[in-house]
Amino acid sequence: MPELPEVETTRRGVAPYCLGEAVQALVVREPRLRWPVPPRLAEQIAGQVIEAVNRRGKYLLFSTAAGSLLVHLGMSGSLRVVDPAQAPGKHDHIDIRLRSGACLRYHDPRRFGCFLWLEPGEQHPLLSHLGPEPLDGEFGGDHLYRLSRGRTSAVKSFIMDSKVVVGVGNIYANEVLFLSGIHPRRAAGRVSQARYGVLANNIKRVLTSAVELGGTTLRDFVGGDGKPGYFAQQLYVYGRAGEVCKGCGGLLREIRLGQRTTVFCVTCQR
DNA sequence: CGCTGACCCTGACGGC
DNA sequence: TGCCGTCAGGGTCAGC
Repeated sequence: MPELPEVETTRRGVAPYCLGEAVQALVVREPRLRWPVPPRLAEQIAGQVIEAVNRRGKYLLFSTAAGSLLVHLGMSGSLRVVDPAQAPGKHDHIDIRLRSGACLRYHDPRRFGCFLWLEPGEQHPLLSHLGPEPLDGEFGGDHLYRLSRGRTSAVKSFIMDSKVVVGVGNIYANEVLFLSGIHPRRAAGRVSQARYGVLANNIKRVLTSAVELGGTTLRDFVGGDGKPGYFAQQLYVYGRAGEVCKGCGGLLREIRLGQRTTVFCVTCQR
């Protein structure tokens, strides 16, 4: 269920259990993820001390002296701390067992996630073409404006492209375009510099508050049901097609854009 | 290079 | 109750 806030919340939730801890064993019950779990992954990581848990876009990186574990939660993945004595349930594909006795359990019904291994210093192709982090200083309206010149695809697809900026998933793409008053189907190359400034600020604002919300709601990271934090927050358009626009009182419309459900207000977004 | 659509997989839900 | 189509918050990849 991860958009960037979930992934960041996962990182913050599991890091205290991992940092400085040695991996006792990696137990792979189901290797058929987005890409097969490398056959040697378990032996590569066994015995290694996790020195850092970082996030790049929606990827998590567990760094050790021997290399890094690269994890993506896909569409339906989650990673949480469990008691290793607890029997794995359906779709509990992988356990990262730590010497401390803690266990990180990876659950992913749709198996769109991945567990991969990076040698020290190796730049993985999955990471090498990623755009800036939306919450970093280098990301802003100017970046979006520059990259978008001449582009004819919809601005919504543009901001969801991880080569442009990472971490803007479907829910937040809908939300930030509404907040910015931009029609999702407008050609990316035909959005002004000023409006990209507004859009970039909204991306930062919404993702920041969602990370804080996620951190609050997922405080019971150990064991809890992990209800996504942003469900608690007010959504302006996502999941509200046919309902009343909070800006003008008109009805929100739904279209499909790049196979993704898109909700917007024809009056407030141009 | 940029854009579009197919595809990866399981589960939930609505209509009949 | 069951069957069928559609949809779901991720991303890659081939083909034009």
